[in-house]
Amino acid sequence: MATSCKTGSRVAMRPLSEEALEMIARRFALLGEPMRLRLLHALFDGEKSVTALVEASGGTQANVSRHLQALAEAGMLGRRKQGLQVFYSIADPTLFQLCELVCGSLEEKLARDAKAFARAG
Amino acid sequence: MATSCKTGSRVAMRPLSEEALEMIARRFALLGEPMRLRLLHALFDGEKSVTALVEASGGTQANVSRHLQALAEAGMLGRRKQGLQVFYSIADPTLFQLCELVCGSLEEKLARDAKAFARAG
DNA sequence: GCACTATATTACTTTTTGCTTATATAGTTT
DNA sequence: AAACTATATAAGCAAAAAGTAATATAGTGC
Repeated sequence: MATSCKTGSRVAMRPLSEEALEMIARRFALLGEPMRLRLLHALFDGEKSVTALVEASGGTQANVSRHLQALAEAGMLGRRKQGLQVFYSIADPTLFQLCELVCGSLEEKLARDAKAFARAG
Repeated sequence: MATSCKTGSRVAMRPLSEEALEMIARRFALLGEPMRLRLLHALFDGEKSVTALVEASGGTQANVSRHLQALAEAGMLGRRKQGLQVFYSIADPTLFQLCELVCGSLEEKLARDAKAFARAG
């Protein structure tokens, strides 16, 4: 486990090359689409076949397949072929932490907004 | 601090409404653009005026302003107006952790890829 | 080899989104 | 109030990305 949870930021200081920046952005962008997030969420409780993911997400086969491919290419998902079926699974454990983090900060923001609304109204 | 770094996922289990999903996606999407990431990175060492950020990022004034607004609206940045100038600053401390996480897992992936390349070559 | 199933790929359309140019607002100074 | 500065906003264009429909590939069983 190389990635720590400490806030002592290496990233904050580093000058970050343009290339690095684009790679990081690409990673975040992959998580920035509801459909892909839905697929990841469906995979959070274990590996699933494409068909299963199509059902779980409500998307079309072609679309789901493409999204899965993108996520796998980025190293976020693992791919296991068994007979006719292909099973995808979470390959990057930091995905859990990432989702936790944004969910947490989102909830905080919503709570703040609600409080502000109460004060204002 | 409500957000923990533990992997014991609340998110993984939760059924996540469509609304929640879109909010989370929006959050990730905001981080998924090189320019916005550049702005955030420039803010990692403290608050800066719009003009300073324009210089630091190399973008146009209008564009930078719009991005800053988007980030502030999402609660990621704080806004302080002082005379003619407006100072933006990181308002959401989880941003540091988020960047650490993706940088870390990105580095790991790159290392893996490099190793695989070495084996293959 | 043929029919069948699961997944991938291609070509195309539609939406989004980022960027630019020009203009507006707000605050300062004289 | 007029001139000036810093930031915000608006309109339009261009590029990227998501979705769809149709087709291709690959593995299975007869």
